[in-house]
Amino acid sequence: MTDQPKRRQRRADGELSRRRILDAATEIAAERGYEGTSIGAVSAKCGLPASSIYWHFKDKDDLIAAVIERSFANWLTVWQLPDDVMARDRLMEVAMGTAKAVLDSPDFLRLGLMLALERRPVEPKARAMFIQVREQAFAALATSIRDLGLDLSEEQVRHLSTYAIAGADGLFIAKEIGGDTVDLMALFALHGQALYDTALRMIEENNR
Amino acid sequence: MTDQPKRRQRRADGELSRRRILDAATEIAAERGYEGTSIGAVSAKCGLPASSIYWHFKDKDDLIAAVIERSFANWLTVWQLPDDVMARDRLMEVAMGTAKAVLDSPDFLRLGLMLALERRPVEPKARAMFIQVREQAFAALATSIRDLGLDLSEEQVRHLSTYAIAGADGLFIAKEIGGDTVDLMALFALHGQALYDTALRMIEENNR
Amino acid sequence: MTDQPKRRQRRADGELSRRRILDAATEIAAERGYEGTSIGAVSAKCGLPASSIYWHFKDKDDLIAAVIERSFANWLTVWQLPDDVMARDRLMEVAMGTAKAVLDSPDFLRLGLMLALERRPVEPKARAMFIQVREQAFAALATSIRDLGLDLSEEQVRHLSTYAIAGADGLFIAKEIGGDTVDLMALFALHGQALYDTALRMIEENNR
Amino acid sequence: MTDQPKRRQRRADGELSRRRILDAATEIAAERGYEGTSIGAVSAKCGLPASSIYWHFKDKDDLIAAVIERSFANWLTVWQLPDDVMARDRLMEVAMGTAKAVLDSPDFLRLGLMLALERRPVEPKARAMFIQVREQAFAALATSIRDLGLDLSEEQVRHLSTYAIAGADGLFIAKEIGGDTVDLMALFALHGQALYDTALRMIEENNR
DNA sequence: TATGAATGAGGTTTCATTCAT
DNA sequence: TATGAATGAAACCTCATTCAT
Repeated sequence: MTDQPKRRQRRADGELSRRRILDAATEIAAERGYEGTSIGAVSAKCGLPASSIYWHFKDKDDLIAAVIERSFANWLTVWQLPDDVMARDRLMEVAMGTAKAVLDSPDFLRLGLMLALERRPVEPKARAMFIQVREQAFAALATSIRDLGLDLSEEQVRHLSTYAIAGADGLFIAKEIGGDTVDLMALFALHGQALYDTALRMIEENNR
Repeated sequence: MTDQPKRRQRRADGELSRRRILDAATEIAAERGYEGTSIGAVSAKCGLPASSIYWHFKDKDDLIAAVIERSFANWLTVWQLPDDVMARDRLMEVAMGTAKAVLDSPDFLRLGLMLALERRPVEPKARAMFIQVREQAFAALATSIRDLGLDLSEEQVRHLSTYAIAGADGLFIAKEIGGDTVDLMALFALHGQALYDTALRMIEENNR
Repeated sequence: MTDQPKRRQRRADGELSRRRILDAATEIAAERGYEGTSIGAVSAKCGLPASSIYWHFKDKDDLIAAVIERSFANWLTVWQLPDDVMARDRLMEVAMGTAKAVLDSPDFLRLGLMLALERRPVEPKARAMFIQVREQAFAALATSIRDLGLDLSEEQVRHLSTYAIAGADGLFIAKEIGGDTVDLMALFALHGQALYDTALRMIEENNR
Repeated sequence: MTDQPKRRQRRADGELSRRRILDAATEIAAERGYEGTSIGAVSAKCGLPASSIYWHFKDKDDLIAAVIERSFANWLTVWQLPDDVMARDRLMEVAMGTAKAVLDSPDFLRLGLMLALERRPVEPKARAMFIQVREQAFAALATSIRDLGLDLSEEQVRHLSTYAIAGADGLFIAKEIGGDTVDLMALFALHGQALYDTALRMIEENNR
């Protein structure tokens, strides 16, 4: 709301409290999902009374949407798409960059995917928020693929992007389940190759 | 649906009640996840009082673990690995068979993945159950890949299996989020190709 | 009900089941009191289903009354009043016999006193049962005191008996709380002496 | 009843609510014991919703421990040990003072003894609290006895104190069971005498 | 002589949220 | 810029008991 103007530090710092709440909520939500995150637990973890949480956030849904939002922003600073290498290397770089981002700050993806999988009659704002930021990522990726200059149709770009993201999601999950037995870097490298092979195959098809 | 010799029946039929409870719980859990599945809601949906649910299941965890177990068994009847075609066709058949299974009875995967993503300090029995049946599926897939006769190392088999499953998970999620805008069959076909390309690449590497 | 006729042993022995239930109920009730003793817990401890408990006992109240009854009977076999020693020794023997009984099978007293202390609007049958058997013990003790031939008035006999029992109850509680730090035998000896002194004082007063 | 300076007041008065809850809980717990005291019943009696009780007390155990604590504090204001009379009179005064305290506010003792008699695998906080305050009373009594100047060994002081308290507990129970048929004052007088006789006997023994 | 299955009432506790200050 | 106190609804689960077999 107040895009951090310089005044701050006057009396019990509101900005700080907000951050403390978000930190606590992020941690708990990544552990237990949407329903599992109770205001009481957040209050206990951040040390502020429950009513103070309601001073900073309209309701639980609003809080968790904010968690997703901030979480994604953090994630983006890690996930950097390359912008000037050649086709094959580029897809590989995208893959490895994603691997790094997934390893570095997985909270965003974990919570987001949990939300995405639910099918509640009334969709929480938090889920909508995840879907929305995910679309941003999708668009960025599609652009990056289009820029490879490989002469793919729009549908092919869409397929490739979807498959790229699906692989990333799936490998993230594999890592979540398998823990240290899963070599995420190797698997993402494999995924990068597979994307390149797939792109080539698409072009071949186009030329046939 | 319910014939099953005639033994039992007459007087309150426990087997039937158990099934009714599981049906209701499956539906709700797939919609709202572990925490979102309240005994009250299950009771309302299946028509039996909450206390009766506790006659059949020790507690909520036990109930949801049973949901996973039965759900997986059903899913397995749809997911059939082929057993006598050639390498390339075979990987494609695995992929398409999985696509079909994912489209046909997605409850198992949806609930299972939600559980897998959570990181509760004490793991619910239901999550452990999912991890366990998933390992069964992994083993079956690895065997199937080994049987391709492609001369892959054990590590390569493991990588390929993991990647195969990751792709399936990811595409499932893509379908969950994208709905009708996602052509699951086409994407799984693409996944099948990618697996085949990857396998070839692995062999090439071995021979180099 | 069936004062153990010789037939028995026909099919799943009812007498045995009844005993198993009473054993379990005694143990639990001595641990947790009347309310704390749930049919479910008794069922779990004795291995018989809850409905079987209701075949043997009308309801929970009936079960616990039976526990008290049997418990008291057992206790009586340990608590033996002497019947042919001289005054001073006799009171001492009563005291020491009571000490032994209290140490040997304290379940009866523990559960009974718990019940006695409660003041429920509707008195459980079990409490009435305890009060009743306690009166039997009181009467026996009064008779024993009367037989000392000390020329005490009826009121004095009643006072002395009440005080004797009160001391026993109190020392039992002291032992319950203090455990091994309490030398019950020494304290009961002291109690025996005190009773004798008190009796002497009463006679003195009568003669003044 | 509630003046207590005027700080606080205005807006919902937490102190008052807490008191109302404790009053209700004390009454019910003294009637029905630990398990018999349901939060629902307390809520009904004090007029606050059950959830409000949980604002003031962590859980039921915490509530009942608080009941014991406050109950004992009240009891202490009635139970006053004398401090400047001669040996014989003094023991008598202690006894009669205790009789009065027992008659005046028996809730503390009733609930406490019920708790003391239970043997739950995990001891409720409330029971620990009773044991603890009881030790305070024991210490005060022992000091008082030591101050008689009777030259008793420490072990004798301990025995005498234990016996004094045991008698009080036992007579309290006799009164609970016997009601108006029991003349508590007379019996406590008798107990005072018995204590004095016992003390004399101990000294005699020391000198022999 | 039992017992599998069921059940309504009620148990303790947590929930998200509000509101006066 | 907070927060102590409250609250109705709902969470999970256990209760004593019944009944058909």
